[in-house]
Amino acid sequence: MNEFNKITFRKSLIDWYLEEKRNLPWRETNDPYKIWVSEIMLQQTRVDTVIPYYNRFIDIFPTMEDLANANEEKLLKQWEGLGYYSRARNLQAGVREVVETYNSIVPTTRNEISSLKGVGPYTAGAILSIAYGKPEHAVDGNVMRVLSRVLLIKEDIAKPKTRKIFEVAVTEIIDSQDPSSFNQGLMELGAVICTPTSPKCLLCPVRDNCTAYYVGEQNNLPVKTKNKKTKALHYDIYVVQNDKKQFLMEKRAETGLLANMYQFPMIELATKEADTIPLLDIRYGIHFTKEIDLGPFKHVFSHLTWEMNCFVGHSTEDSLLETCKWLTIEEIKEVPMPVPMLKIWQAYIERGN
DNA sequence: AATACGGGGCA
DNA sequence: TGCCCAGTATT
Repeated sequence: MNEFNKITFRKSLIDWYLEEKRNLPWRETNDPYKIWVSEIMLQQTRVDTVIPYYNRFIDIFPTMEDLANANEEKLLKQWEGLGYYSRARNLQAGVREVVETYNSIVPTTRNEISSLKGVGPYTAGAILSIAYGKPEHAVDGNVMRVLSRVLLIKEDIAKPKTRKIFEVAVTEIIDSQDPSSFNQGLMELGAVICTPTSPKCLLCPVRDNCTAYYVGEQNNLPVKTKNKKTKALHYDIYVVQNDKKQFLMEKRAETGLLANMYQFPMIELATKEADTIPLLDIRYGIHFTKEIDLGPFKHVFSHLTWEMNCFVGHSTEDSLLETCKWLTIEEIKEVPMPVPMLKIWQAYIERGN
């Protein structure tokens, strides 16, 4: 009978981690601020995607004071393309709180650090264990996958309350001597060995402690219910130029999807056949003359899809909307835009005037 | 408990 | 296509 042994599990996991861990930029520091930045960026985002963003971010905002004093547009520009932009705003709010009320020292208790904007149960445990060496659980998707197999936990990991089961489990088995390597070892194992599909069990350092492997259930775990389909929204998008070689751009609302990011004027299609050019007049105060059809664009978000038709043309009138600006090509490079708008802008630039 | 919130990579 | 990713805030 195979029986889980936390003593040998810890040793196998940590020895493997210390030997095989990838060299990642945030593993070269103990600065709680830099660990914090990395953990926020890594939320729902792959390591390879984060690396260049992290390096650039630390280069531009090397200290909490630098980030606290940054203006939001510059901050969002650094986050451009990374997604979940409220992470950036919440990070700055949290950092400002630490600068102002914690004397620029990242708190060392779960209660205090969890009160910071954008710091949930996972991030709190990650910072406490990695930066401060505290034996705190840090349960993310990797940890739930790995432990669901190792401990044969069949609870649905899509359900919120299931995370608590894994937090209790980690609290029970965590290595109090090196909680940083233990937590990061679990995540590293999930990332490179104990993968969602085709786990590499023959290379796994904790195979002897894996109950799922012992009973041949590793490919059936974790149990996770599926989420529902995304719905599609249709838009007409307009790249509008005036006679001063400026382009009309609009700042999105300060809450909701892509908050405070910049976009070209866009009008949702209620019915597919409708011509939205007259609406440009009403909603944006411009008289648009269509010249080029840039074609269809499609962009898939996690919960919805944008299907867009994009047109280029001129307007002779100035927009009066508070949320709109006429920007030159050089100025457009400075404002934060979501990827669908970047794709449209790139297509326009590559097409040439 | 469910939903909103980006974007990219991979089978 | 659909799933997954070092999740959190809001309702």
